[in-house]
Amino acid sequence: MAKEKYNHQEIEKRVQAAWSASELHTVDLADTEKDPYFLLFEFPYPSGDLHIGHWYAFALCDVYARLLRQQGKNVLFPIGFDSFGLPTENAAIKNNVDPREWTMKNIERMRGQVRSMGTTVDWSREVISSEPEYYRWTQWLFAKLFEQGLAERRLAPVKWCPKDQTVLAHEQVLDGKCERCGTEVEEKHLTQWFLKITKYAKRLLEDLDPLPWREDIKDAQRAWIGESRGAKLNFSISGREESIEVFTTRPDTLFGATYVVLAPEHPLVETLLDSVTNKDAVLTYRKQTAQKSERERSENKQKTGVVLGGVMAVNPATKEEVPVYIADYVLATYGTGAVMAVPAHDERDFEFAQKMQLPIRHVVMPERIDHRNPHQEGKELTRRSIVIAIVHDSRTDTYLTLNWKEQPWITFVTGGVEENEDVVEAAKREVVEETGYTDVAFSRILGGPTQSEFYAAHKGVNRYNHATTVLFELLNDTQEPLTEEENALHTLVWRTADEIRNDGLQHAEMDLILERLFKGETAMTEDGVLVNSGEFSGRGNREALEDIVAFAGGEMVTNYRIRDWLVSRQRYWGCPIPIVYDPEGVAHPVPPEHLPWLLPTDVTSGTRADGQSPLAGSDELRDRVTRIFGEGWTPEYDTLDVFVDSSWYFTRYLSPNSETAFSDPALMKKWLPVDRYSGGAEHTTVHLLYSRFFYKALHDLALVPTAEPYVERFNRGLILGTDGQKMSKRWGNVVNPDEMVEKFGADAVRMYLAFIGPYNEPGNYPWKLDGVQGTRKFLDRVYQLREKVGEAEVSAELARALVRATNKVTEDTERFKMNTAVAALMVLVRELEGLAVVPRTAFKQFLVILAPYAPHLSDHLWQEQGGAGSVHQAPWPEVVEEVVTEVTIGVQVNGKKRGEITVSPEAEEEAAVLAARAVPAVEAALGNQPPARVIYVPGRILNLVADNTAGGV
RNA sequence: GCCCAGGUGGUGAAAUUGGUAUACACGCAUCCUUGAGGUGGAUGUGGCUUCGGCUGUGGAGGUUCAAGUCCUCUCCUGGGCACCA
Repeated sequence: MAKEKYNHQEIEKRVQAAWSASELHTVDLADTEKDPYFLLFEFPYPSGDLHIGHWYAFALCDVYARLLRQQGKNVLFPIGFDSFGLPTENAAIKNNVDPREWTMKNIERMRGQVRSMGTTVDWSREVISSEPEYYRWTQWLFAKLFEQGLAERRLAPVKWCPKDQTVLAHEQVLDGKCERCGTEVEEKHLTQWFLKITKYAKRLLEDLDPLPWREDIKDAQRAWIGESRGAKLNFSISGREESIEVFTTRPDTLFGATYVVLAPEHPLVETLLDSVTNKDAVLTYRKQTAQKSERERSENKQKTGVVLGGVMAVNPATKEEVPVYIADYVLATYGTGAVMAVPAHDERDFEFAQKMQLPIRHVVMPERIDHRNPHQEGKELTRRSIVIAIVHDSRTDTYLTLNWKEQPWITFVTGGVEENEDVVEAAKREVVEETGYTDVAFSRILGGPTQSEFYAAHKGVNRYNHATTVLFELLNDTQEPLTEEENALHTLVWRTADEIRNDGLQHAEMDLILERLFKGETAMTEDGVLVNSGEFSGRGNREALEDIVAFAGGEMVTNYRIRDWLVSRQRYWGCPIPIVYDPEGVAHPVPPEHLPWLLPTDVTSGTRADGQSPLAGSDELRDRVTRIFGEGWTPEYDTLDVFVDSSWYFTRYLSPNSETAFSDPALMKKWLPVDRYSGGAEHTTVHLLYSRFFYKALHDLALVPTAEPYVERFNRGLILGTDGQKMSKRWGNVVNPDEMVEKFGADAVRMYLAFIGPYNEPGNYPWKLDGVQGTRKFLDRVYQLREKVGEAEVSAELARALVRATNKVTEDTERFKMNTAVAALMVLVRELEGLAVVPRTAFKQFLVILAPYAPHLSDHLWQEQGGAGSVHQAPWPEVVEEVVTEVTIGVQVNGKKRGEITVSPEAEEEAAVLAARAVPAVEAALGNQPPARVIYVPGRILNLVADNTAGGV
């Protein structure tokens, strides 16, 4: 027989009406009795439709807000709309309506949807960023930053989206394409407004450390800011006044710098042109790079470049003259726009050097320790330059190796390098001496020298070998007879590549040899011991780094990857930049008495052929400027990036209607920083970083009380379509929350979202219709319980179950692990269902902890059970320790579970063992012998260790 | 390439932080209920099994009385950054 289901539509509508009539969720910010708690979610963009992601964010925050209120906190839980922006403008053009009308219509619709969720946001504090009473303060704050020198207008290379007809911030370009529309961006030189976030790079980085955020979120910001410690070094230019300043993180490799590269846009290129001998080639290359888009430049990672003929720079360490190149792999916007190139120890320089056939000088030796023959205490320490000679026979594709007779070794041909002897000569001499093969041809040197550390048993000394590996090709089998001594030492074995890899050759640096032999040459970026580095040779490269900088007359500096924030946009639907220009073209902020600096209404959305903002066509704006400031004054036509609007919105929630301040200082002092900020992962490096910067800048102006805006940050996971794909109209897998609410009720939908998985984890959760049905089924069971409710005593067991559930729900909700909180509620319901009569007090206690999750149904049932007021005003029960009288623990024998016993948590070991041995399976596993050892953790585990010698296995 | 996060049943996921692996739910199977369904309920549900057990948290080692959890190596997936010197 079908059980009775509750009528969610009727109940939810009625309960919601009661909530809004009683203004249950309007917060009194001035209250002094309760603890304030500021719970924030990212204010939505008024696209016109609330999607399931909004539901996920709003509903779960609402669960927490309700819990906090029941716990007696004064909770600020506001909502607003991030309503400027391009999609609205485009939609307005498409539908031929005013963007403001479009926006307000969408907001109205979304308000209704948010209400249908039963969300307890405080509507009296709603902010709309496109309304003049809001953007007036965006402008006021911008002017403040301008006065501080933090907003600056300058000519700069910028990213331009030809489709959206506007410039983009660095952050809005992904893979060379416009983040919004996917069009390939162009590069333009334009005079634009920037906010100087780079000034705050260090603080944005340092202040991240103590924040209790997830490490991956912090890491993403750290990577975005991109700090790197290095040095500025000066390379003077032979015969000229100027010098080239380079930035490098590897000044330790300075002695290996064999050329210098400037970015093609580097201003010095212009200056040097008069002494350049290949002017045409240089100019052509510069032109080519200028035409290439950023994308083309980064897509084609083949190195290109041109030498500045006749220009030589001087390596400050070696005093050697080195050539100077321009190449587009060096970025004008990072560091000094110039690098010293060390092909031996930098991959990009290596590639370029290969292409240009430039010399490679190795200055750092990687170190390897032979652990089979470690240095021995008290033995003499010797250093030796050696060669490792590898002879390859192409006819059989084998390599010549030596099997040692007196030692269990296999090696290549090796030997010392004599005074004044070339390594190749030395290697060839050793091949003849040790193997007799005379006709070998030099093939190549395998990378730079390596240092190996081992005990040379045959000589009785500790060794550091500085080895250079030389590869030869065997020409023919001509072989001289070997001396007696040589014959006594080893036998010759030709080994295949696989054998070389697997036979355990003795060389400590074997990994490097194999890599260089079979995979080819690469730059050696490991740390190690300096060579060819003058007085620094022999020291560790890291340890000597700062000394080398001092020696070369450079200085240590820190560089950041982050760029200044470009905030100018050439579109209509944004906050007008509150700047006017005097007849000389000097920028002035619009004085506060003229704010809001209204968006003109005589022009509308759209683009202009000249790429200027639509505002450039406004007579009203021009007349306004003339009227207020005088003849010859002109307006700024650009509008602000919407991320400026959203950088401070949360402060406005405190005094959304204030006409005297962007936010009330006393209230800010009380309510900021935000206690918990929930949002999407996509905002980690953009909105979150921008708003931290903005807030810090305001803090420096003493406009906000703290240095950081958000105490906690929670990034929610993503809700996928039923097919496991990202929800998108393209896949036709978009879940319409309104339909779900109509069919299953708001309580079932929010409960399902809570149950789907942990909220603050980077997970993706497919939306399952069956899952919503599951939570609905649970709520129907809750509803059916009312038939069993009666007057009865609460048993000790039931009391314990209530405590257990309460503790779990409390703790897990606080941590946003709503999935396990819901599971605890389900377990409790199962226990209640098992009772013949559900005591009314127990049922009401259950409703109190169910309330945040199923606010409508629980409130309905609460009132039905004669509860006072709303269940959402019922105090949340304290977390108390559960009284446990007996506990079932596992019994292991030798670590394997063999049974379980139920004992008091304080049971003595003796009693526990006695109980355990009464279990047949346990006693059998023990072989009827008393355990040799007992590990007993009361209330947790009993592990009996059988005597292996007696028990026998 | 570098930096994170994560691999547990058919699925979403739990696991008191070293102590009974798979809570809770979905799905599935069998049975009951209803005239039938996208109804309601009961039971079962990691794998293998000679029904005694054995085995099992991506893989291989290790530490420990005891490992999903700690250590070493390795494979795979997702995310971020990427010619940043």
